[in-house]
Amino acid sequence: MPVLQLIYQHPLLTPSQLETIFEAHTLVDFKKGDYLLKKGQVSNSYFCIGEGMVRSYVHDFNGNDITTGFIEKNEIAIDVISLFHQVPTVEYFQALTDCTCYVIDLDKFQVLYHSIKGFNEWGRAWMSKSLFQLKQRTISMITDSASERYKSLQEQHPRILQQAPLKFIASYLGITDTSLSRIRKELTR
Amino acid sequence: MPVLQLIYQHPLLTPSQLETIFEAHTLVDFKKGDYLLKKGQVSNSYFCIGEGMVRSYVHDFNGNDITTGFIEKNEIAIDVISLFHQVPTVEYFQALTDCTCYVIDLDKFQVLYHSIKGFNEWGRAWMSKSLFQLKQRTISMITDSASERYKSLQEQHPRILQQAPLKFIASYLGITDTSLSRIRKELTR
DNA sequence: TAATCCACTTGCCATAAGGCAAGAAATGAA
DNA sequence: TTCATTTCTTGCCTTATGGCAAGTGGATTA
Repeated sequence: MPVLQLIYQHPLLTPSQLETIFEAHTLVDFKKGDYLLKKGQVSNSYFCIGEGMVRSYVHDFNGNDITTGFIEKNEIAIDVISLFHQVPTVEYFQALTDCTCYVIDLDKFQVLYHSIKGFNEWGRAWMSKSLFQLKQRTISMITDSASERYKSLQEQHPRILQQAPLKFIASYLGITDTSLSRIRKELTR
Repeated sequence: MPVLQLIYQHPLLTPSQLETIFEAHTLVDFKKGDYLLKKGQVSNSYFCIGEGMVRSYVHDFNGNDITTGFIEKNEIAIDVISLFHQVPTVEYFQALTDCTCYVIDLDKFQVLYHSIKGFNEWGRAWMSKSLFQLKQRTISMITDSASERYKSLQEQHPRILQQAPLKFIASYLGITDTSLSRIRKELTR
């Protein structure tokens, strides 16, 4: 499982512990459009994306989609609140392309989390990194223009621009698809 | 320490464990304007705010302050990345008022974190809650107008409006102080 | 092949928010 | 008290982005 090798990198994890962690995963396929998790459900699984891309989104009060994130290959797709607090989620997690996922059920995850110190540390590192990235995004929403945010996305996550339709990218950047279309036109001159 | 009673609420924590945790804190006072942590430093302490308010901020490329958060009484003030990964922070944490803080050094924190399962769980719950709140803020930046964001802050964190000058609140909301002044005028009619 | 559907573009105009600068009000210091 | 500094407000104009609606082009399906 080369994908899992990439995901679980932490100095405290020994090869035999990694083996135990790898074996806890089961393989699940999703077709484009399938939902890994839907609003109202209580999350019971932890997903690593092995192949493909997932989009997370919420509905705002007008019924519009707001894309909250794109989860790429070799990344983790979970709603931490729903999974760890066992409450209904407000987000949708939908396969943007056909996906292959490595999945661990919550019960099994908790056992690993409490029995393998390095896995616990890895989890804390993952969550703090997520927090940091989200903070960067929030700051970018304040300091950067829509055009600059688009360019950053283009540099840092080119695959998203290739795989996601414009309207999803636009709502992720906090603008309308109309505006993004104009920004793109402007940039290609 | 009534403040700590409020902060450390988790079903797995026994009274004697709580006692151990409480005793790990030392009391540190900060005067208005003092820094708990400055850009470039590696964080070595974990802070609970007992009295007062702290503001965290970054400088953007133009040298402008961007307020990233307000930390109130009974809340935790840390830079998770700098503290847990031992890297220099990019944020400033400054006392907005005179503050009384309960502090734990990183070494001692790590010992507690790994020896008390409930404390570990509490930490995960705290971090996932932070992640959720930050996501809510990001969504609000996309879906709500500046005026709506101001009203939400007013309802949910009235103390911030009382204690922080307008320019800090404005940059937290993602607008200029000029605009916030006009919004406030509009709302008081 | 025609009929849809979806993704994207474009034009026209509306609106929210910014930039700058002047001034008023409040706060703090000497 | 007086002076200085910071905080907040306001006017005038600019700019970024939105809203709506029409139109294009590609893909899918009947």
